[in-house]
Amino acid sequence: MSITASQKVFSALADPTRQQLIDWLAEEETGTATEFAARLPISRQAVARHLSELEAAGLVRGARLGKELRYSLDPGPLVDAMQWLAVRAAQWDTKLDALAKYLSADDQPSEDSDGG
Amino acid sequence: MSITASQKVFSALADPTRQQLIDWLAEEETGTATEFAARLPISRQAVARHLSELEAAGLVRGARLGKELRYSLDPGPLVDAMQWLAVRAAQWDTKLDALAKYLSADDQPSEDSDGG
DNA sequence: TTGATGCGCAACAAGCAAGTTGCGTGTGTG
DNA sequence: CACACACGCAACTTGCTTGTTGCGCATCAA
Repeated sequence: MSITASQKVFSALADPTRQQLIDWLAEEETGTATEFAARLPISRQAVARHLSELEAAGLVRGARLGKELRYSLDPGPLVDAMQWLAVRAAQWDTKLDALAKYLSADDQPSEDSDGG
Repeated sequence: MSITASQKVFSALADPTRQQLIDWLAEEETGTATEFAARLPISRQAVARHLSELEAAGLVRGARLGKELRYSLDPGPLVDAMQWLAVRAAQWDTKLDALAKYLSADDQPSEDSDGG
């Protein structure tokens, strides 16, 4: 089928652990598999695999610093995914105007806004 | 873990068949499982299950018309997902400005922009 | 060199997701 | 009623995903 490359991004974003990693990387700039594993209920290897998958989706990049492999976020694919969503939602253009304003605003809320 | 409700949306968007369904629904307003199955290489039941999952994620809604169950797109969760992405990407604010302009523009391209 | 730390690879088990087929039910038509 | 069409439920198979553990290699410090 292979409709878009954004499928890989959505797939990477579909996992709660990977969402948490993205969150942490968005807040703290960098991190390693060992560091994140210390705050998660899963093993270092599991975290490392998640980070590899995020890297395969282009969402993060790993850089060697000595014996460490520090990951940092790459916002590019996030924006690509937003555009994918924007194209589909544009045909209804319901709250799109609100989001456009949100993105144009200078002070954005630091927490996401879905009510649960 | 349960970080956000957007996880359900991303999970729904992670499947190529469901992406295709979203595409068709974005272009053609409504459709049924039987109609979509005719253009897909999978069975009607498989399509029906995909539509159910999209409905569970809030992305589509089904309405009974006689013996048909016609689905239509609900852009709300799409916008929610975009905001989830926006919050994370905002800390880099790389191409965010470009996207904000894109969303503010009156004539949007009718096709998505990932190179494939 | 020795020891400690961090990463990588591989094998394995368990759960979920996507697809299939079969059959039953409801709805519209003649 | 008889027939056709669309949907719904259930059982089953298959493959990927997530997690585990064990072991080996690379790097930094003493």
